[in-house]
Amino acid sequence: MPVFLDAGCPLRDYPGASARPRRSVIAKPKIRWNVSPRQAIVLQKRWAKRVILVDRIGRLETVAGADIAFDPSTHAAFAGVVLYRFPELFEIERVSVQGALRFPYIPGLLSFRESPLLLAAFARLKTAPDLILIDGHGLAHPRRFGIACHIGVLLDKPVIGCAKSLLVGEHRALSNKAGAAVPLTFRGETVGMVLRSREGVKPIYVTQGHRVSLPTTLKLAKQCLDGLRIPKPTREADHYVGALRIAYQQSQAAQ
DNA sequence: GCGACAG
DNA sequence: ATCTTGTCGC
Repeated sequence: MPVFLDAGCPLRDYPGASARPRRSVIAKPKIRWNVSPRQAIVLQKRWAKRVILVDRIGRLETVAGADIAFDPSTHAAFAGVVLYRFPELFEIERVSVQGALRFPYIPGLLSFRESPLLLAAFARLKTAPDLILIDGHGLAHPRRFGIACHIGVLLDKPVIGCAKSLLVGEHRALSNKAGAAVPLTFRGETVGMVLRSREGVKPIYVTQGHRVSLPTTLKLAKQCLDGLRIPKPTREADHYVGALRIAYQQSQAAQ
């Protein structure tokens, strides 16, 4: 019978993981995701200690953006990953997977809803990303373990969270000029940066996920911008899964 | 108890 | 996340 570890357990800790043949570059962690919200909170507190907040990046030649689209009418969800050459941001490949979201959306527990499908998509990549951008928060989280931290710990990869709105924390006003940034603080600690990614737009929130320092988080997030509000990797991943959702919707309506 | 609350 | 058109501005 299969052996499951707690959600949040890194693949390398799975019994026999090293002896197991790896089918993909980014093997999908064997995780039991069907936990209760209360259990999920306990797991977040436990696994938050695994997060590495200093730069452990190594070679940085590829960056991936990941996102999910959900269709309320059909229950279908699509996870997509778009991989780019870094820093040129030329696309290398894109992969996706369709599936169901089996955990409700609860602020603070987003990763328990979206991670399973996201990891399934990552497992389809032919080339391993050196850096990952996730649509959501990392350290700027009630228990300092947002989805960017969770994905980072599970895949043991450098991850940055790029969120479009605030979950926790406060910050000073920031200039309307592109590139302006101020610290995001929560309970007296800096948990990210608020970045005006483009002049005059709502800022985005860039936070440490895993194996990246705060200064590097800001620097790399900026390097993934190409003139629009949302960094190219996550923006394209969002468009990608959005198009898949529409196509699926139409294929269903035709039957 | 009240309000806040990623996607 | 998704529901939704036009419209103001660079």
